Amino acid sequence: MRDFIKVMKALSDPNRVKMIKLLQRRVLCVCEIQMSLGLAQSTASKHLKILEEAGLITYEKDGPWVNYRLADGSRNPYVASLLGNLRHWLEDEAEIGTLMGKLPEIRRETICAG
Amino acid sequence: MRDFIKVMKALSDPNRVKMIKLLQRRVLCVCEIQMSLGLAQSTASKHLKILEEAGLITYEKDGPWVNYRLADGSRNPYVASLLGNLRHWLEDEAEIGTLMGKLPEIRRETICAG
DNA sequence: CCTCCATATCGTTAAATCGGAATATAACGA
DNA sequence: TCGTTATATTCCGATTTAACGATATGGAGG
Repeated sequence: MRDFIKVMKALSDPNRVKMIKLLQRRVLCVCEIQMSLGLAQSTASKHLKILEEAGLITYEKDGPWVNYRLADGSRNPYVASLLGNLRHWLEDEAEIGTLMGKLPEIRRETICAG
Repeated sequence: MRDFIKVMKALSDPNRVKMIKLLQRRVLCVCEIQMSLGLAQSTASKHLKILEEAGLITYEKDGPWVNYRLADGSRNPYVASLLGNLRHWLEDEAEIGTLMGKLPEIRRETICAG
C-alpha cells in the first residue's frame, strides 16, 4: 500500500507529470528540466527526488551533471503500468505539446551556466 | 491534465484506495464504508465525494441510503485503466485482507442507526 | 407540520505540500 | 588550494489536505 500511495502521490503534481513526459523523449539533467518547466532549481531538484523515491525515474552522475531517465519499472508493477500508460496518456494536451516543442532547443551546454 | 491529476490525487490517500477495494466486492452505502474503515461519517462522505468527482465511483439514492459503486470508466481512460489494475493490485496486502474479512458482517440494517 | 434517519456541508485544527531564496555539497580545472 | 559549476538540502511562507464535531439537508412516516 505504502509503495502504491507513493507512486500515486508522485504523479499527483502537474510539474512532476510533465517531467515524466519530458523524460519520455530523452535523458535530461536537472537544469534542462528546470528551464523546460520554468521552475527554480531547488524546486526542480526536489520534484525529481520525489519521482526517484517513488521508483519512477533513476539518475546517474555524468561529470558536472546528473542525468535523469525513466525507470524500467521491472521491480515495481505500479510503475511499469503507469509509465506504460503515460506513453500515450496526455499526449494530445496542448500544455504538453508546447513543452515538447521547446525541448529541442533545451541543451545543457547552452542553457546552464546562465 | 486536470482530469488526470484529479484521478491521481483521488488515489493518493490510503482510505480512498481502501474504499475502492471495498467497492470491488459490492455496492455499499456511506455508513457501511464508514464502519468498515473506522472513520467519522463526515470524513467518509467527503472521501466518497472526491472519488466521485474524479469519476472513479458513482452513486444513487436508495430510500434513506446512498449506494456507491465503482464507475464503469467508459468515459475516462485513466479511470478505466486504474480501476482495472486495482482489481488485482493490493489484493495481497494484509491491510486489505483484514478489511475484506470484516466486510461480510457489515450490513446497513445492522450497523447503521447506532 | 414535525420527527427521524442517512447523508452532506461547514468550521476548525494539525499536518503535509509546494514554491523560492539562501546555503551546502561534490566534482573539476587552474 | 581556490574558484566555478551543477545539484542537493535547508528554511520559511503560503496553500492544500485530512480529520473531527457540529450543523444542515432531504426523504419517509406519523
